Amino acid sequence: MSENATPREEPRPDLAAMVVPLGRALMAAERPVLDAHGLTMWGYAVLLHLDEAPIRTQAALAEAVRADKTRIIPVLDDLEARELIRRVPDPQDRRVRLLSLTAGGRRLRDTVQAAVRLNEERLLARLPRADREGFLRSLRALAEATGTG
Amino acid sequence: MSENATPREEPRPDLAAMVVPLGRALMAAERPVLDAHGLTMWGYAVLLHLDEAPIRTQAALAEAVRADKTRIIPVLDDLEARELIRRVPDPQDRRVRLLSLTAGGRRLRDTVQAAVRLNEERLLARLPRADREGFLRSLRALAEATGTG
DNA sequence: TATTGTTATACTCTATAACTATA
DNA sequence: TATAGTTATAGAGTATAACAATA
Repeated sequence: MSENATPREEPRPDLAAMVVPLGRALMAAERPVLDAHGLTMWGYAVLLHLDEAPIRTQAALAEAVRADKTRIIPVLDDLEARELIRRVPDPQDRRVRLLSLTAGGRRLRDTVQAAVRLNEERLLARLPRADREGFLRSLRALAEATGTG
Repeated sequence: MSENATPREEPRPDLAAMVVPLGRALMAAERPVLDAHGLTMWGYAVLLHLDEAPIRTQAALAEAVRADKTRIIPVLDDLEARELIRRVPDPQDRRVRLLSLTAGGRRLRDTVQAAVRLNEERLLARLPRADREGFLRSLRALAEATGTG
């Protein structure tokens, strides 16, 4: 109540104020890896996503990677030109493009992802062993809760 | 080695792929609160930061909130016009501007932060109690490790 | 001459709207 | 006419470079 009343308790910083810069740092850490393989973040996201499940339309892919449908077109153009993905008109409905990974695309994805993982593990290793799993579990839970998973 | 070799073990998603969207979701959740008080994210960041320690130059403040020095000028213009901050030339060196919170600024910051915290706590409540503390501890540790704290 | 803050400019990223081709 | 994909355009947001004031 007087001079030595705790000034403001210094509680935790806002969640967003911790998570957003951390995300930026993680992306920055990935950049050299991606650059080394001529991939943009969007290109990498596409490779990752095409692997998880074959996707039938570009619009669906765009939604899956949370991009505008117009935004991924140059990305797909590049990946296709480098023969990392295939983009062929569906014979059933020639408006839609069937998207799939080539063997080279899968190989590149695996290489890049392994390098990314290595970086991340190095970072996670700095966490107390006891916290690590709970941290990842929490991350997944929050992604779920916010509909970003 | 054959047909029933595990297809790909479905390991965890890349860290960045979880953290970045989560950050976006957290920011989106804050937006209505900020809007209700006519604050941009940068404005809020400035209010938060001026509170923590009085800052002597705009460049230092910009660096503290991880913004370009030219980027916060319109922000400061607005906050000053609304008498949420003071921006006076330092008599010792009239090139620099001394930045401080007004009483109104502090009041607004507290109000907004309380609302933000409430949202966040609601979200964190969805985590297993045991994980919650470790999650926050990990977040701080990673912020430290990546130099984003 | 160097530094703080400011303004003007250019650049990047993203979304909106208009267009083509299929159906 | 409606839809998938594409292209062209315009709008944010951001950084770079030039400028004014002060030291």
